[in-house]
Amino acid sequence: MKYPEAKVKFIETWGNLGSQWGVNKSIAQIQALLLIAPAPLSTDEIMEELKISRGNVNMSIRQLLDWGIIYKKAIAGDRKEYFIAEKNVWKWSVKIGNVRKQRELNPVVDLLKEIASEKDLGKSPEEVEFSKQIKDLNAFTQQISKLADKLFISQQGELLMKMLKMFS
Amino acid sequence: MKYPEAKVKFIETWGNLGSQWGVNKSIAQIQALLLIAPAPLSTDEIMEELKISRGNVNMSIRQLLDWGIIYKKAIAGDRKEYFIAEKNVWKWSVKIGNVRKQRELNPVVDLLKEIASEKDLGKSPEEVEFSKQIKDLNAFTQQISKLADKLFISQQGELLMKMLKMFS
DNA sequence: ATAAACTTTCAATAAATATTGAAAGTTCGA
DNA sequence: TCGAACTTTCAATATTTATTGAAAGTTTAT
Repeated sequence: MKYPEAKVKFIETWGNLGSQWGVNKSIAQIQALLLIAPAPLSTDEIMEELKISRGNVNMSIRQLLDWGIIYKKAIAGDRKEYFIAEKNVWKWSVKIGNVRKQRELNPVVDLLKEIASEKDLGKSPEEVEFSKQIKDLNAFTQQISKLADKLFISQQGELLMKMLKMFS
Repeated sequence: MKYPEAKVKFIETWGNLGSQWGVNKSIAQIQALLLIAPAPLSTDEIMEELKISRGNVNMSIRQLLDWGIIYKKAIAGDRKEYFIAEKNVWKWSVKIGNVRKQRELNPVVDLLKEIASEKDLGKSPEEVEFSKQIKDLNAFTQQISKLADKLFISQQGELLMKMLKMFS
């Protein structure tokens, strides 16, 4: 597979992966494009390369900036804004992980915690089973949540490395 | 929070979580409903409870059966099909994890592997950077993939437990 | 063999989500 | 202060994804 084909396939595949995991395709593709770019890219260059509109690029870029996985990069003598990707895989993964955990997992964790601590639940079969399942889920999500936080704190994936060695 | 409210909130929240992670809301809600049900439910009961159509329930149920996270359960003297959820949190998590890893992550892992092993890449800045990033990503995804497989093989989350203890 | 009970299918429709593009807003050099 | 260069906004539109519901298919008891 030659470079132009490989590049297109990579960007496409990355976009698809995003879609399947709830990340807008344009956003995922822009990250992919910036990841493999050897130099900062402007909005116009991104529009041109991915064949998407200015509005789309602008909004997607803002999202990626919010997540902290791309940066603005000024180029001397040019009024345009340029962008570069965070290239350290571990760093941007952790950032995405953190954002998604906070926005999407935490509400579930919070609800489970609240229900699990509820004393008001009665003794009907429905309520007994409900209570039991919520408690299980609560225990489970707490564990996952704790482990995720620890993983996210460790830098460069050292914790992941340790785990892999430990359990190989 | 009383049972009826807690139940509705749980099902809603679970549906939302699904949506955000690429799982159809109806599918997620049916799993939630079956998880907390003390007895098997029929298609009609699910339709009634979640206010969704027969077609939707049928297709969603099939998906959940495919994933292996719910089961059919015959009830003596009744021609209807009834369904129960796999109630062991770890078991169904692993099953979902496996299915999604295979269907969604593996294609990416495969593409990265293929590109990373490509000898055809030239020496232009574009191709050098591309090559470098793909290699990084490839190494990273391989590690994640291996760890996931190990996690998925261990039963009842014993590996997760060990990890938590080890790094707390 | 029939018909009632039940399940599956899938074209049509609805709902959710993403994208566009042009107008409004901003910045900055002359 | 003007206007060109650039960025942002957002209503309109397009696309994707989910849902419906009625017809077709299947199973089972008699």
